[in-house]
Amino acid sequence: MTARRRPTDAELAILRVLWAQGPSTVREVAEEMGRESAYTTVLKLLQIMIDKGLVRRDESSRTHVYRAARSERATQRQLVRDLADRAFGGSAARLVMQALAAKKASPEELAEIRRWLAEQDTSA
Amino acid sequence: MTARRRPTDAELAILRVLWAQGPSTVREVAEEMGRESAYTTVLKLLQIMIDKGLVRRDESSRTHVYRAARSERATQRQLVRDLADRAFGGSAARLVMQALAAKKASPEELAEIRRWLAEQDTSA
DNA sequence: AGGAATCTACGAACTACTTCGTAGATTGAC
DNA sequence: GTCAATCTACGAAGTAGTTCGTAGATTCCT
Repeated sequence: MTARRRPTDAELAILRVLWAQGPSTVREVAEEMGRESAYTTVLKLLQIMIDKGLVRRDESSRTHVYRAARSERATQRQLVRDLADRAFGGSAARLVMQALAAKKASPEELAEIRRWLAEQDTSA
Repeated sequence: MTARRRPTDAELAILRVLWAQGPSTVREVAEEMGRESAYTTVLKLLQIMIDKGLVRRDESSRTHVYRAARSERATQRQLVRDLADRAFGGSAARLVMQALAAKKASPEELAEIRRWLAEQDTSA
């Protein structure tokens, strides 16, 4: 029954806050998101995200505390996979090359990618 | 006025056909997409995509011929950039590493990525 | 010509997403 | 106890996306 859909834009914006700050109340999330969304908008979204299984909450005190149900990494991976399927014929490698072309990566980042590739070599 | 939004799922599915087959009629697109969407659904989507500027069409014959307004590469780049912004703090490099982790790339693809990285070195 | 096939246009319904206001309960200050 | 502040729940509205049927025009076949 838990058909996995990707988080919507608004949901992802909230998840970003939860990943960055850790478990947070509605108010903490709303404050961090600036004055772009009303308090009750954030609340409503979090309630919907509970239904979808995107977040869990601690209800032991009146002010509920929310946390992301899945890690940032796992979610990123899911989003990448989804984009690869939708726009790159399922090829992560082709996605990679577009990603490298799309935004300049810093030398440090490039170095990190090379390290990663080198590891793949040895483990293969 | 042309605020650039990313193509929706249904729109992307149609663009994939247009990129693969080149300029096509509604019927050709619909056939290629299998029996998952009715003919008029594809037609309606293409009409909407005209309004959004995602496709152009040749109306010189009764049966219109549609083609993608932007190249596959340009669209992929936009999608990657968008995902990097929404889920990777704008870092394409971090997206790259998740992409590599998300799906196994073939040795050929890995080699191609290494070549690409090597080029970056010399041009830097 | 007449009927079948095919085409475009468009309305309408349905689902999903996003936003925010209001209502009612609980807590805290005095 | 009373009032203000704060919290959750939920309804409702507005927008966007998706689907498909119907209508009317054109073309094709005999």
